[in-house]
Order: sequence, then C-alpha cells, then structure tokens
Amino acid sequence: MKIVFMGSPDFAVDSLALLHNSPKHELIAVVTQPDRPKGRGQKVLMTAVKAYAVENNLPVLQPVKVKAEDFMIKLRELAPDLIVVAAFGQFLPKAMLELPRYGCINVHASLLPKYRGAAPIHYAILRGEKESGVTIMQMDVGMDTGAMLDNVSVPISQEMTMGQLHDILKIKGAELLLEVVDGLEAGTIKAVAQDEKLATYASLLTRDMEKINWSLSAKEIHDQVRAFDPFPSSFTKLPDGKTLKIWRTKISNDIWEEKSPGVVVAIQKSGFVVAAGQGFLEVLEVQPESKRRMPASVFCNGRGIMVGEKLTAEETK
RNA sequence: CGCGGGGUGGAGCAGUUGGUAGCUCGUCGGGCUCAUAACCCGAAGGUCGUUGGUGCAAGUCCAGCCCCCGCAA
Repeated sequence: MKIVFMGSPDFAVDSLALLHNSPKHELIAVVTQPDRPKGRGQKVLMTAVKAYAVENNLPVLQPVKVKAEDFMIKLRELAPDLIVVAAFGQFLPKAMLELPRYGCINVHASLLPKYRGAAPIHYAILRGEKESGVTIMQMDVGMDTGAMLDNVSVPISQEMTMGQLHDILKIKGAELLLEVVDGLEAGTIKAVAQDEKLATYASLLTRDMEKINWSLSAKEIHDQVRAFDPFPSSFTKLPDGKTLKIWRTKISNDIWEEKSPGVVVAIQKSGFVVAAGQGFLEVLEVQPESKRRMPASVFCNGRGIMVGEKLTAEETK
C-alpha cells in the first residue's frame, strides 16, 4: 500500500517506524510541521518525526498549512492509497480526507469516544482513569469524531505518570496501526461509529491548570502531578514567591493535625507532608527554580522548608 | 543574538561592604541501646565550573568561554 504519513512529535515516531519497516507498505512521503524556533535561545528545531525521516532518507514535506492549494496538488501527484495521521497538529480538509482510496486514518491516544482532542494522555491520568488506550479511527471533518476501526486498552496504575503511559501507548498504537492497515487492505476491518452521548474532550492544557490547588483532595492533586510529569509539570509557590515544581507525591496513610490546605505539617525522611483539602500529600520529588529535579529529602536538607509554612498558587509580590 | 536564575568537599545549600570556607544530609570510625534509618562523640573529604585581568589579598570585583535550569514561545 502506498502511504503518506503525517505526524510530528515523538508519539508518532513509533507508528512511522513500524510502517517504514513493514515490507508490505511503501512510505511515499512524510508530512510534518515546519521547523520552528523553539526552546531556550529560540533555536530552530525539527520535529521528532522529521528527525526520523531524515535519518532514514524518507522524503519530507513541511507545509505551513496542508489546506494550501499547492500542497493538495502535490498530494494528488503522490496519489497515496492511504494517509496515516498521528499527532500531526493540523486539521485536514474534507477534500484531503476523501483523496486516498482508503481515506485517512488516525492514531488517537485514548479509548474513544472519551478524551477526544489534543491532550488525551494527560487527561486520562488527570481524571484518575484506571485504564486508557489507543483507538485507530477513520477520520472525518470533526475533531476525533470518526468511526472507530479498532482499539487496544492498557491499565493505568496509581503511580503511573503521563510519560510512562505515553511511552506504552505509542508502542501499542504503532502495533495496532499496522494491524489496522493490513486489515484495511484485506477488507477485514469493520468501522464502528462513536457513541456521541459518551464523548468527552481533552482540551488544551493551560498554564493555569499547572498550579496546584491545595484545596483539592490529596488524590486529585496526586493525579495532577502524575498527569503533568514530565510535561508540562505541576507547580506551587514557596512563601518567598519562588516557584517549586512538584514531580512526585504519595497520598499519605498517616493522620496529621488538620491544617488549612497548603500548609506543611511534617518533615520526614522521604520528604515533606502537605495538608490538602481532603487528606494529606507526601511530597517526594521537587524542582526549585534554576535547579534540577531532586528528591524532596534533599531539598529539605539544603534550602529547607519548615513545618507551618504555607504553599500557595498565588504570586507573592 | 527572546527574558532570567545557577555552577562552593559525595548530595543540597550559606558565605555579610574582597582578608584562604560554614550548615543540613551522606560516608568512615567509636559510643549508647534488646535494637535502629534514632541519639552522642570523632574523622576523612574542597585547585570554590574554566581561562585571563585588577588588588597586599578574590568564592567574594571585571571580561571571555563551557555546562545546567526556570519563564516565554
């Protein structure tokens, strides 16, 4: 099958790689987002997908907008049998969806119809889900609303981080993708419409969501911390106004004197304990401004934090 | 050339208006204890990122370079 692949971040690379290594399929083009100035120092970086494509001598296309007419012309010339999309970052117009014989299929990191949208992996953990997965769907004009072709589920443990789930799903997703592509060709795949009544959305994450609201329950905060590890991270503010990222926590089994949310109630060997709106949270790993991640116990040794101090989301100024 | 914060004994930090270095933890030895990750006593361990400069004298001032990190994108 002649395939055009569209994707950008690391999540998409495994899918691309499996298709690339499959003798049954021919990758006739890899489409990814243009190189853009990114990160500290505004260095121009390429996407993970482009890096893979370049390394493997695959033809790369980087349209600013796939909707642009010249790109459509280019695509018609390529005449793909199928377009595979994985975390690409642009919407495809109707004409493009209908261009390939088998249409366009998408690798989505959730069990649709739950968590349609941009940040499905984050949301699965943020909402304390016990399982998530990957769904391969036939794309239509809506956002992740197309008919489902197949899916695979994976359990989420109480301690699993977004990064860990991401790494599992990108591999599971790639494997499933290959099965689906083969199935499409063999005609053994049956599309199933999504139940609109069950649909939920994983909207884009905002800076505001990264602040820890200590009046939530210890469980909710714990889930948030896991959901934002390693990106974009959860943070709180120290009494001096400095930012402290919280990387790893544990819901405390011990009973402490009730304090208002955000107050440090104890310093332990493993770190420090903070009062939440409901329950207590042991903070195990943190990252002060300008520093790397460090065990909370190490943070306590150096800069230190004292019982009675209050953590807050407010900017102290 | 987007903004900014850092690089001090194994780890994390402090170090005042420049006068050769301190704290918490760890490590090693000893003691206490039924016992201990707890407590007590003692010890080892630092060319203060790097190069050069100005001083009688620099971790502490100036310049360049290397590395790390936060924000913003």
